[in-house]
Amino acid sequence: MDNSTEQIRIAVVEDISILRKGVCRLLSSYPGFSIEIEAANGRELLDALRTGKQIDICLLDINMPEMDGHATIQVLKQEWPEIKVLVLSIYNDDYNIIRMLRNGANGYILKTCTPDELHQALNAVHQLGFYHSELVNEHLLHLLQGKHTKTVNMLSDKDYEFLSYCCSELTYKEIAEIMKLSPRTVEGYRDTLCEKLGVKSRTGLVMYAMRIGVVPYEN
Amino acid sequence: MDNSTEQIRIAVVEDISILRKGVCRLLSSYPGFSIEIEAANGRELLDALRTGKQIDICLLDINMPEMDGHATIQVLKQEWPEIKVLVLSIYNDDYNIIRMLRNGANGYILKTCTPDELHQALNAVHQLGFYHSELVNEHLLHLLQGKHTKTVNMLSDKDYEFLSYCCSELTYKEIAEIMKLSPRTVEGYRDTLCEKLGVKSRTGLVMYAMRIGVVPYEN
DNA sequence: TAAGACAAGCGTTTTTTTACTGATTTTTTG
DNA sequence: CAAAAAATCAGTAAAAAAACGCTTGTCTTA
Repeated sequence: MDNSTEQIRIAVVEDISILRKGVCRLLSSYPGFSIEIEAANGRELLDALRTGKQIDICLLDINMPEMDGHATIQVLKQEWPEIKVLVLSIYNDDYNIIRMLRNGANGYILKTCTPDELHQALNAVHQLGFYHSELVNEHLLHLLQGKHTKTVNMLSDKDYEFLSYCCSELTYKEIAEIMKLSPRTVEGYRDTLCEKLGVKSRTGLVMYAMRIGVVPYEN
Repeated sequence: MDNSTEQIRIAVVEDISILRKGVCRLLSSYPGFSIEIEAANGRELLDALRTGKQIDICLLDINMPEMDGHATIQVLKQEWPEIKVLVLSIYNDDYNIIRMLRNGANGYILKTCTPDELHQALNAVHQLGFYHSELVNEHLLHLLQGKHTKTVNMLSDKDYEFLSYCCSELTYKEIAEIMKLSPRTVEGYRDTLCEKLGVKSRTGLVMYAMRIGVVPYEN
């Protein structure tokens, strides 16, 4: 085994090019890492992998145009299960973190972390196969508690579908038509969602949804 | 004059440390730039300037904890009017762009720009005193058109105050009490705001407000 | 198997929001 | 100063949202 095979081969998937370039430069400055793929979204990553490029770890953003992180990790874990995924996102909520872990993410860190933490996380993912920060533990605790206390239950697919419709100027009646349900039923969704999320009104639902990125907040 | 004084001295003010470090490394790789100050918010920048650090250009983010970009540029242009300010933000809307230009920003670019664009913008700001991209022109056009057509008017301070209260679970009656106005009056604000912003409901107002950063979307 | 927990679906009633029309006062501007 | 524009407040009616409760079917589990 020569030196080049000992390098940790990285793909950086991030739409904000200035941040992507910055991360690449940062990682290049640490010995032992080589940037093999730079992609602005999931599609570009998959294209590169299909041309035969090989990587050990994929550093993956969530909010991206065209193909976001959630869609990307599913294809990635299906077709290239040996590739480790470290999620790097600004989202700090149960939904995104647990959904990513369920889809096989090997670690999850926030963009507010320091360069050193990113470095450590990448090393941990490569050597141990995972990186579990305090952050992740906290949200996993919510999930486990939720099973018994029902206060912080995981939201269902229908919950998210409904939540995304809430982020529009549709009335509940119109949402019901789209979802092929009675207006009363979607209002029931609203009630249980409000209880789960600890909010009291549609305004609260919209703010929650935008914070976790159910709808993009970039124009 | 020796070489060191010909260097363009930069302050990078950005809360996401990984992006801040990335930008610093990026700029360091271009000849002629030297990073004099690295700050996570406006307060840290002002502290550094007060210790006597000197800079030519401040690269300024808007959304930051403690002291944001809008508050920072006002102090900056008051106490150090010779320092040029180039805003680097993800916000792409009339409100943030025009407010920054009114407060004396010498340029405004988006975080989605390429490293080359950032480089060009910094050079333009240093040599010409300003950087006017297509982006800025477009929003300035809105402002000028607004004077005659009233469709895209600048929002008033009260509009923004009201908009921030909309991003809560207060009813209009409760908002009226806080603002010491009649409920009818705040409902009038809502009506004119909805018309100005091209939305039809409080949900639309909330989404607009969150997109332009009237309320922070980080947790 | 019966009891309990729970979720989906739906109905009624009350409160809030929105739409429409218009009056009065204050501010701006030519 | 006079006209125009903007800000404030009001009444009414209709639509939407929110609060409360009820049935039904599924699932566990004692």
